[in-house]
Amino acid sequence: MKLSTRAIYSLRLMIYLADHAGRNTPISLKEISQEQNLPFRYLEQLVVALKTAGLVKSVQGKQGGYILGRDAQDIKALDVVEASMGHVELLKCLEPDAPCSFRDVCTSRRMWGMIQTRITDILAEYSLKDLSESDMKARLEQTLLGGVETGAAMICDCRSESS
Amino acid sequence: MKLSTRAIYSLRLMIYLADHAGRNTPISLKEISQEQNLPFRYLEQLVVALKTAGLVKSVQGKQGGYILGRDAQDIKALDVVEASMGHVELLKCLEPDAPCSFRDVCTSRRMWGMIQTRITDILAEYSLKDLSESDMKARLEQTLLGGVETGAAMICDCRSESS
DNA sequence: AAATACACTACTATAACGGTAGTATTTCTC
DNA sequence: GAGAAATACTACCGTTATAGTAGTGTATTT
Repeated sequence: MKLSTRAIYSLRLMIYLADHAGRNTPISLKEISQEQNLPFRYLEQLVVALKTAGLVKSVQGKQGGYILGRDAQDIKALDVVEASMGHVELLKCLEPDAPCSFRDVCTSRRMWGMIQTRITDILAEYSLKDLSESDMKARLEQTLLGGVETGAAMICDCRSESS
Repeated sequence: MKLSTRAIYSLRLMIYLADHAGRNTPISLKEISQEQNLPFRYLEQLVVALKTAGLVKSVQGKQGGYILGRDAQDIKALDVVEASMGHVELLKCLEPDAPCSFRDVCTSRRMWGMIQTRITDILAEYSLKDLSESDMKARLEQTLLGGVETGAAMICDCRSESS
């Protein structure tokens, strides 16, 4: 049970945008792919879904790039995950209008429903602002302690598979 | 983000065994596949993992079949899911010895960690006994209300994909 | 005009999913 | 001992998703 890189990369892309929103200038995928060490050509595809969902706006041409579609605090991790992966729906019968006649009595279904609810709840708790700002703070602390060089990407480099 | 049928079917298989453990006789896959409307040849494969994990014991030959490896209350949904799908590990860097240098500061990682923990927590809360007994009770009530015919499978027939 | 960046479409290799199928072996029953 | 019924083991297979790569076109700035 692994998460797809689509969701991970998309989230990293969005957090990067949030992190550098202060520049008030479009940020190119080239920059993101270099700084975050992600495949440029792949990001190009992933960002389409984010744009469709209104999570980013694009600026074409030279000096173009992407900016957040709305304030970082108004974009939740859940928005990004759902835009990139589709709705979090573990089972068919967890959909609102599932035709199963045991919907309301099936204990397994209730169990999976609880799990699904918890997943979406937590994802909805974290905004891009939370994710970028608290990383920012942690980075500062760790820098003061001499742990990690400043400016390094604070998002995990870990993929979902190849270490 | 859909769950695999492996996990769903395996859980239904195990709940069926728990449900009929009172018979004190091995239960064949043929019976389970018929009663639960699951592909026999597929169950044959799934049960291998369950047996390897010690969740079921097999009895060969005529009148053979499978029985629970231990008491229903001592087998958690988590056991079944992990036996059939492997460990619930959303990200590489959530593994205990991940080499990521940002392990402890990465907020995304903490967020996914919380989600993963909640998943395993809930799965660990439910034993086969819980899953089968409460369904039993619900079935009884619904039968009294004239809702569903007795003896019908109480586990959702819903697959993870084709409705 | 050139450079830069998004936009769109197509292609591809690999793996996982969700099975089906054949055959061998064990064991019970008659 | 001959079936019948069951697990055991192995191989195969079509479809889909994943994780990209690649080519080309278009908009915009300098």
